[in-house]
Amino acid sequence: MTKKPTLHDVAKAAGVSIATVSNVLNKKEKELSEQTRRKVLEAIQRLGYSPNQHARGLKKGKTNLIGFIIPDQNPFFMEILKGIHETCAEYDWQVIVACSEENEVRQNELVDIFISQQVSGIILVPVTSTLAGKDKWSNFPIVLLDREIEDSPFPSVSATNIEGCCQATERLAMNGHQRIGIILASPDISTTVQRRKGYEQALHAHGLRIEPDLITYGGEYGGTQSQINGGYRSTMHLLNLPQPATAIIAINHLLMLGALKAMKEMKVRVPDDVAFIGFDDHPWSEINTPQLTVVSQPAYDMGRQSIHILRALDEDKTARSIKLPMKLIIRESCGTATMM
Amino acid sequence: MTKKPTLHDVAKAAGVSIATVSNVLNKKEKELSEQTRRKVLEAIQRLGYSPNQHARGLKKGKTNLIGFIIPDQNPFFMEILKGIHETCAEYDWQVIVACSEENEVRQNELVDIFISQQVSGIILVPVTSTLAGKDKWSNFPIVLLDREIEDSPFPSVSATNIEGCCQATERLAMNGHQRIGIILASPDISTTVQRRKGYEQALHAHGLRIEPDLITYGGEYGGTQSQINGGYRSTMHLLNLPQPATAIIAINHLLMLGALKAMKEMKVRVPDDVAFIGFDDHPWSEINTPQLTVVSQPAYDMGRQSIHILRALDEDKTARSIKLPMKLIIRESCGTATMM
DNA sequence: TTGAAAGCGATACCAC
DNA sequence: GTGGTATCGCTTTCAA
Repeated sequence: MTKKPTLHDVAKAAGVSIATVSNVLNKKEKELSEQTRRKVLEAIQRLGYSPNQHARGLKKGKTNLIGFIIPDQNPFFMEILKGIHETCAEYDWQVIVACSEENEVRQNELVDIFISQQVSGIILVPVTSTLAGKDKWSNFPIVLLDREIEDSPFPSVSATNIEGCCQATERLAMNGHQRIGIILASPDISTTVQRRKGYEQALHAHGLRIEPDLITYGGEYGGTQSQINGGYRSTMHLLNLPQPATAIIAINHLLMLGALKAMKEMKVRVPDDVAFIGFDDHPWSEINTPQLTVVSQPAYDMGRQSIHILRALDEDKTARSIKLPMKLIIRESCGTATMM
Repeated sequence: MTKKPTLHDVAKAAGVSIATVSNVLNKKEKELSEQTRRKVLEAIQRLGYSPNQHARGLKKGKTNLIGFIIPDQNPFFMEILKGIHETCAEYDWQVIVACSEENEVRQNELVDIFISQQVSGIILVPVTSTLAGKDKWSNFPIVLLDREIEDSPFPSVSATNIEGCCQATERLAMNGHQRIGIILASPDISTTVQRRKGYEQALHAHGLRIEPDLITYGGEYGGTQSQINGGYRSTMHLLNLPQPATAIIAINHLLMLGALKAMKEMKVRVPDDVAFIGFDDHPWSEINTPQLTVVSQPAYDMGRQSIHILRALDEDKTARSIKLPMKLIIRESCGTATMM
């Protein structure tokens, strides 16, 4: 591998100046003669030239890189990543992925690192409901994904959490359950707060009391494994109550994993002994026995939309937050409506 | 957000030259007086300075970025990504992830893009057994992950595919099965070839004939969804044979998903009607009924090792390929050994 | 030990 | 239309 050709090499090969080559590369169509254009393009082709992104980045203060900060290895985020990837491919953008493991300090570090690398934008799934650096970063193109923060200067892409969780809870209530337990994630993130709200709304609508014992937190700011464990422990708690829960909702995929593990170990039959609704659809949902009723999030679209917002921000347009609909996918695990 | 401080600003603030600041930033400890060092560090702190990676990259022809090219959204690769991330964090490297969706043209494009972005190295899961660009790229730090290629100038990190699959097949044979079907991925990748070899070795060792009908290919170069579908179709084929398979091995996680779906639809009982062994362990393996026997790959370690190799390459050391052990995790789905 | 100055490769302004 | 050229922020000899 000899040295990579530069603008100079191309210019020499084509018998023009570097400025002209640069123009061919960047200018919109009609500003140069078809002849030089062709000459330059041919030279580029022949030398196998491709622009040095660092030089370009240095000059323009921007790159074709965007940063994506996820809190854990939840497949939900992987699905989002897919949407991000495919949308970026349309614009020749690349994605740097980093994982905060639900650690706020690490998260803030990552944002700083990304900014110092001059990525053109950041997609952030914040680990708390506040963002210490929000003022420092407020002029940088950041879009919040999945979770929102207080007094945010940043647009967000999220799902209809309240409605989604409300629907799930109602379904269980309609099936005759009076003791519906819920396994929430970290108390301090917006999705937890909103899903809890949906849950309480539904209970209220069905004349059921809100029992603190039935509301558990399985997310403990600890990342992937800790959430699975949290889902497990919460389920154990709910099933060992003096009056155990007869239905359980786990509000994310990782918590659901832990919950299913616990129920399996306890040998409770789903939905006969305990009805269950999870979150985030996945091929496993249909394979599992019983098939899992889940609240499905529009992950792929959330990924796409965040890139669109980033592009708008990039072009100095203002961008508004958007909320995408969740969908309750009814399968076997929630049981069937009892006739009353 | 006012303009980011530069070396100049720091130098002025500390009352030294920019070269000195640069030295503080890069030189190993003892080459400058403790006093200037402290002064400079203090100024950096105070201004919140962080170096511009583009300028640095332009100058050094290198970055703290590495590229990771995966073929699909198999959770196996996500686990590897985790190993990569955590190892990179130790060296302040960042990871650009891209997905080829098993498309060779796209893959080669991605390598070129990464090289033109001057990443310091690439971790590639190749989609075929050859690499068209291997000569063009041979001086670039590339490590092949999971899959190997022919006449490779690149070191690789892979698993003991032959042994792993052989063990799985033997287990099934020991359990009395004579018609063991296998669902392979793309015929053209090394893991498929090697796992098939392990399968045939085991059959041979147990005096069983190799039946073309029982050897199916569920991977069709089509990416994530197409592999799930492939696993499904292959299973349908194996179960609808005049003499159906009594045991099935699916050699990756996605194929396994499809296989389980098919078996569920066909209402075959596992392991009573059909014994089953999958690949790549995952929390779901234990949750599933029956619990899944799988060949588990050292994904996390594979991720770590590939970074170590990249670092060795980066320092011009030569690096050797390594092979990490697979492990058969026996659970319920393969049935128990029959006493004969 | 510290500093001046020469680029790294591309962009964009401004002459021609 | 095309071509000089200053410039982006940093690293790295080489002198002082």
